[in-house]
Amino acid sequence: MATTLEEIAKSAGVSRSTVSRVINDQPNVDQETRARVLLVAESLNYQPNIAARSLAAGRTQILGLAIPAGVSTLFADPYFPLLIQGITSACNAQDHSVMLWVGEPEYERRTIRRLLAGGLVDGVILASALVDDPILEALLKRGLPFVMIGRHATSDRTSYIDVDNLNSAHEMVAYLLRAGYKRVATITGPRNMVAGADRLQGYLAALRERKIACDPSLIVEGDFTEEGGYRAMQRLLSLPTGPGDAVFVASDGMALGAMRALREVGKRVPDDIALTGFDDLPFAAHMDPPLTTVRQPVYRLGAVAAETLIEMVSHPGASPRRILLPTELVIRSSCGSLPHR
Amino acid sequence: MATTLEEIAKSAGVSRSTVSRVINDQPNVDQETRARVLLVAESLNYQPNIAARSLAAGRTQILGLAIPAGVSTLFADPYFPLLIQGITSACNAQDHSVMLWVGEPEYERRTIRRLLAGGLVDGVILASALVDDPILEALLKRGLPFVMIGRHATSDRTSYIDVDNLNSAHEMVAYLLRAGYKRVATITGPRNMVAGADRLQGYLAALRERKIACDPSLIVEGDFTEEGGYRAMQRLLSLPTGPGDAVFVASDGMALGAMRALREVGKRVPDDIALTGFDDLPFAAHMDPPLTTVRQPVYRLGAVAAETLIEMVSHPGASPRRILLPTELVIRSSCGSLPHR
DNA sequence: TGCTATTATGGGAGCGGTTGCAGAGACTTT
DNA sequence: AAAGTCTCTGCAACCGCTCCCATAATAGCA
Repeated sequence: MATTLEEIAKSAGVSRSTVSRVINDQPNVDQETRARVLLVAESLNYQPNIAARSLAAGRTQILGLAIPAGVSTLFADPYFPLLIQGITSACNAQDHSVMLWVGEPEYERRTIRRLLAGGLVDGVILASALVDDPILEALLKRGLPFVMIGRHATSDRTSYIDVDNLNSAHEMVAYLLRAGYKRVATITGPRNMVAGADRLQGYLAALRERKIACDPSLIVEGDFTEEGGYRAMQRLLSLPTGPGDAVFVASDGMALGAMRALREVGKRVPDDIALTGFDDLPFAAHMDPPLTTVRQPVYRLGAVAAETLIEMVSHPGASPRRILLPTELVIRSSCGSLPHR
Repeated sequence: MATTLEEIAKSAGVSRSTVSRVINDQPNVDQETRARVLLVAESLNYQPNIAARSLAAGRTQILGLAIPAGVSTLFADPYFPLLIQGITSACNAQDHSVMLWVGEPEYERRTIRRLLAGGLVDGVILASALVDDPILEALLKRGLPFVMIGRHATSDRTSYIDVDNLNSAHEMVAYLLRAGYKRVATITGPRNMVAGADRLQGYLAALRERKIACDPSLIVEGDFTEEGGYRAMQRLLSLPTGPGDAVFVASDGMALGAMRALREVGKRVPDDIALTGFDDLPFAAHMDPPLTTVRQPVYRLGAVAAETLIEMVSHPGASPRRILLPTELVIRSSCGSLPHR
């Protein structure tokens, strides 16, 4: 079943080298010869042996997708499935394959070594790596091309693809202000996470733009969990000056918790207070009321990451790529369906 | 960086063959020699080149994971993420890697070819393949070992891992009957899906066990969607004899729809009618009231599939494996927290 | 003690590709 | 017409590993 170059060569009456040139679309092959070889290859259902090619050429057409340990809990939302679809789709389109590696603490070191040293992959896509992830260091040292999903603030040698958290948050808050809300609070993500910090910056930028003084008590730090959102909203509610008339919550998960806190004290959304989220998880549309939020192009994030990485592999030594993808405001009724004022 | 066998051989003062034996844990190597080689290998941070090994030995230690097109919508629940985790975890433990292939219509044929002919993978895990999936045929013809996730009714040459749908349904319904419910209806999955048919069989078996005559009007076919569950429950409600006092719904998604239908007509769960689901999706615990359901060992499903496949690869020619994993009844308040009668 | 197992090791031929190099024609150039 | 280019092709040397086979050393046995 497994046809080899040699067989095709014999069958087409040429040398192995020539067949190889044809298969790899290299120049200096006679048109007629090329056609003949292609015909034979097709009829014999030829498929290059990846191991052999990899050994000889040093590249495998395989990208590694590393999802480090600990984020597995995030699997509860369809982020990773969508990301994976985007990645595999882009890889398929360019004749590449995807090697999956879901990190586990105990095997981490071992797997990293296998991944890097084995020469199995041409490059690595790092999905939500932690800032101090040891794999990052290893990748850099090894000189293996890689892109991160999620902006990485500390290293200037890394390439990344991310959504434009700052501008997205900016737009969302600007929308609230345009709609007439006066005192807009925010429940942030962890400050030490880039996404959390960027979204806060966007919030601040929107206030600045309208020359609104920032009231620090209206900024409460959350942790991207439902429970964290719940507690943060309680803190806002306990403010002597009140929670304001709108809250920009930096994730849908936290918005869920915030909504619960509001319901408990009998506040209605959006009549008493408006609420907006970030992520557009599936449940956002089914909340009561449906949540205004920011939709991330997760599928595209994956696709662009793969395309970028393939690009990087074929042009080694180029400077790091940094790509920010735009998001989409999804206006639902949690912030009032009409301008407020 | 990339150490080779040869280098280790030189460094340890032995031949390449001997080093290879040591690395692969083969017999006929002197204890002392073995120790010395291992030491050198360790200190040189040796990692075998997978491509070379694969080329020479004909196996790659890579398993393919195929998730055919169309099921991507199912990505909305954490089934696949969990499955993937189980698979990768088992593979890691046995020094295997996972090649991911998420099917897309247009690339399907091409990818199948690459997958099968490239010699890239030792075997394939087929996640929820359709009964007539062309890849199934291709795998059989090629003689490549594979296991399916989900029982396959038609072919006797295929290996599969599945949850024991029949017995799980049986247990669930038996539980309802023991709790004192008299007229237990069921909303089934599509009859032409194995899981749907098996769960119905389990329902029937439980009735038979208690010598309860089966009332065909209490069996309504759904389609595993929320909307399908909603409509099925409406049909039950419109029955002249009433919907019975409990409903075994064959999936949590449909149970969600059924609950909606009940709420619309003002029926209370479990006081007016009890409801049970199947799958234990995350939202089941947060429904109002929390849903009694059947928890599937999805992670284990993946792990066992990988382990079985690795087993099969190393013992070619053995007969197909069929494994059914037990489930767990998760009793919540949707069927009454105490026996009913 | 001689002769056959057994164990430990090295040699070398692949596995199926890629690629540098050389050579054969055909085609320009002066 | 001789020399220089260019295009097309084949040869052969790898890539790093596995595994069969030969050989040497040691052990087992009559």
